Amino acid sequence: MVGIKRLADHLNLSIGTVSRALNDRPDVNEDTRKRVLQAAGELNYVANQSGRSLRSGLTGAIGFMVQTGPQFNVQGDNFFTTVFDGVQTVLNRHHLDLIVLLCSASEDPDQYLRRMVLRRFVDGMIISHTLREDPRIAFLASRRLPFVTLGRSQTDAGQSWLDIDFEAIGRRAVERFVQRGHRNIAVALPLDDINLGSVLHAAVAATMAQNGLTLSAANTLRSHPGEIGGHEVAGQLMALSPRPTAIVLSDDSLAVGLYRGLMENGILPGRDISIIGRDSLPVRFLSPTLTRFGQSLRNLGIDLGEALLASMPAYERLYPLGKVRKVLDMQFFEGESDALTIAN
Amino acid sequence: MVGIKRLADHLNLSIGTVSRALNDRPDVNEDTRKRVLQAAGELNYVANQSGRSLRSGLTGAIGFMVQTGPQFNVQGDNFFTTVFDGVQTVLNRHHLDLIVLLCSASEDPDQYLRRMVLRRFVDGMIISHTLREDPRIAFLASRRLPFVTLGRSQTDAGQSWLDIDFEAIGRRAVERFVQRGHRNIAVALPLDDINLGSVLHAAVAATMAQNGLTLSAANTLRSHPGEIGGHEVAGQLMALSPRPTAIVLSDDSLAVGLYRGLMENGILPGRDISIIGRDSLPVRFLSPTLTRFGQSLRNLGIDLGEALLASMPAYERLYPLGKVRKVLDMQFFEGESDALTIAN
DNA sequence: ACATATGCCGTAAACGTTTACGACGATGGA
DNA sequence: TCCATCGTCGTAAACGTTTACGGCATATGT
Repeated sequence: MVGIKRLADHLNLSIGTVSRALNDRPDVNEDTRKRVLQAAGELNYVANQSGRSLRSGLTGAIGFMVQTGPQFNVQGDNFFTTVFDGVQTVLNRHHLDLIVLLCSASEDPDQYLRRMVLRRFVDGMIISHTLREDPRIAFLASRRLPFVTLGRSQTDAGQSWLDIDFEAIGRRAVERFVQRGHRNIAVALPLDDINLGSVLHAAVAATMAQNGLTLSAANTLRSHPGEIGGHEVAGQLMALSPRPTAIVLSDDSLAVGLYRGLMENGILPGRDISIIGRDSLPVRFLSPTLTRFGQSLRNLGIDLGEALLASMPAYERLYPLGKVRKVLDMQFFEGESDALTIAN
Repeated sequence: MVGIKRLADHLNLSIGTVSRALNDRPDVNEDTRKRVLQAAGELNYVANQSGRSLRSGLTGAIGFMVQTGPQFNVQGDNFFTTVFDGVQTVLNRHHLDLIVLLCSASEDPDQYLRRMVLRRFVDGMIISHTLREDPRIAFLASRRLPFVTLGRSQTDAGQSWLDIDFEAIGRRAVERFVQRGHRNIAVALPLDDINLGSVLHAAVAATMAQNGLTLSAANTLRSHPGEIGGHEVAGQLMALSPRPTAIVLSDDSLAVGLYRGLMENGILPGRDISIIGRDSLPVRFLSPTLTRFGQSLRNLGIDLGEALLASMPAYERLYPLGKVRKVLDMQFFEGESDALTIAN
């Protein structure tokens, strides 16, 4: 194993000089720096992270916490992998690496985060699946670990957040439904207390109210995520009487199961019911095509990365963004699933 | 920040004793051990990982390398998240944590792996997307880092591997097709040199040969993964004349796009063409339902975790499995997509 | 010529653990 | 009583870095 000592011996230099050369410190001759870098390359020297972390207190890694397990394979991989990719392009500019921290469904997310943070695995964190009241936020703030949340929260510790514009989704979807004559509108929400659920719910209810309609409790559907959840939603819709003529989905991953469930009952999306979803990429080719709102997930990742760097002392000069609190611009993709028009 | 020193002062003990107490070493009084554990709990002491790693050479983390980026959001998240969950349940038994290492599409996987390993982030690795000739295998072996691959490879360094039984999938799918009268059979494979592609290809070709058929180059389709890839496959199928009457897919994520592409051309799966896929969970509710092979992804994760532990010196006694080389049992799920029967 | 500044480098301490080793008192056997 | 053993604990070195500090030339200013 080649450490800095071996490298220094090989160069007839002290380890101090070698370290300075490798870390782009000022007081080292430009020629020796070149020599050092070349030798490091030849000998395949890579600084031991433990030694470096111990001394500097930094690990060079940023954690992105997500939850695994059956009830969480939410948005499909594609959602997260694309976001990750965006985060990484930002972090790589500064020799930081993104590592994904998986909290299994059987473990308490708060405990898990605690462990990871106290262990000093990462210099900063991005957390997702943000709850309306989320203890993780207070904890991270108390530890003064730089962090950003994907999804806002009512727990406010002055953190930066990025969020999908569920307010706009709810409002615009309902406006579109109303314009086409719908009066019996439903919304499909997640089961747990994730913040996006309440935002979407509030937006749908408010926009309906502005149009003289009320969102009933019966039309506020809750389900697991994913295909199975979509199938549940179909069942709930069929049980309603009168059946809603339009529904907005908190997530596209519901669509496949919803389609199937409806079709099993002879209900064709776009003909017998209008559906508007939210893009998470995997259902672009459904038939009939899904009308949906979407956003650039890669840009979301980039924004997350930059917001995080902005909150890290070492980088805040480079990213003078201050506190980032931003909802992403939504794009609208018109498909066939909301073609149904209600005559008055 | 409370370190072992503060903890020791608080207990009027030396740091040596405290460390031994925390690590279940023999020579420490049982009463003092209790005192130490309790105080550690009260003061929220968690050992600094850098210090511990520096001394012991171990990090307590296992890496699972996956590739991100548009061309890799392969099997849908659900594939990996479920596997991860299985791995984690095994690792957690021994206070090991799984961290996911994301190689972005813009970075060379070999370089990335190199960096992560030399940095000493992890005590062991699981790598996926195994190529037919994979330099990562030789590298990991040369560094003597315990590792397991998901997917076998022709590069053999004596490593353990787990794999999905693509041989069985190819064979059984073709046998089923042949039994139903199909003679013009196609296969959809990934673009790159991933090992599963060649295994599936070989199995399909061999089984066809056994039945007096030949798999032509034209019927060996290659596409990107995911929905978009499925749409590509549909286009390729439509361009063939005579059009194949049956196709086996290397991955289910192709199905949605394939369905759409075929339907756009008036071809209905199950009526005009037979399709057999491979389960990666996200398309259970497609319509018509997809006939497919599947396996327990969670068990796959558990097997991976145990195989890895078996190759780590510290755990090989507990998991005396030796070299694991195992293909998983496949289950068959009959759907509607392969209902087409060809009269002779 | 002298003092001061500058460029470059080596020295050594420090980061928080783990662990080999030795010290100490108590216990037991002779 | 003396020696050996055992149980328990403290001491200190080591892991591989980074960095404050000081040292030594050489360059610069008077």
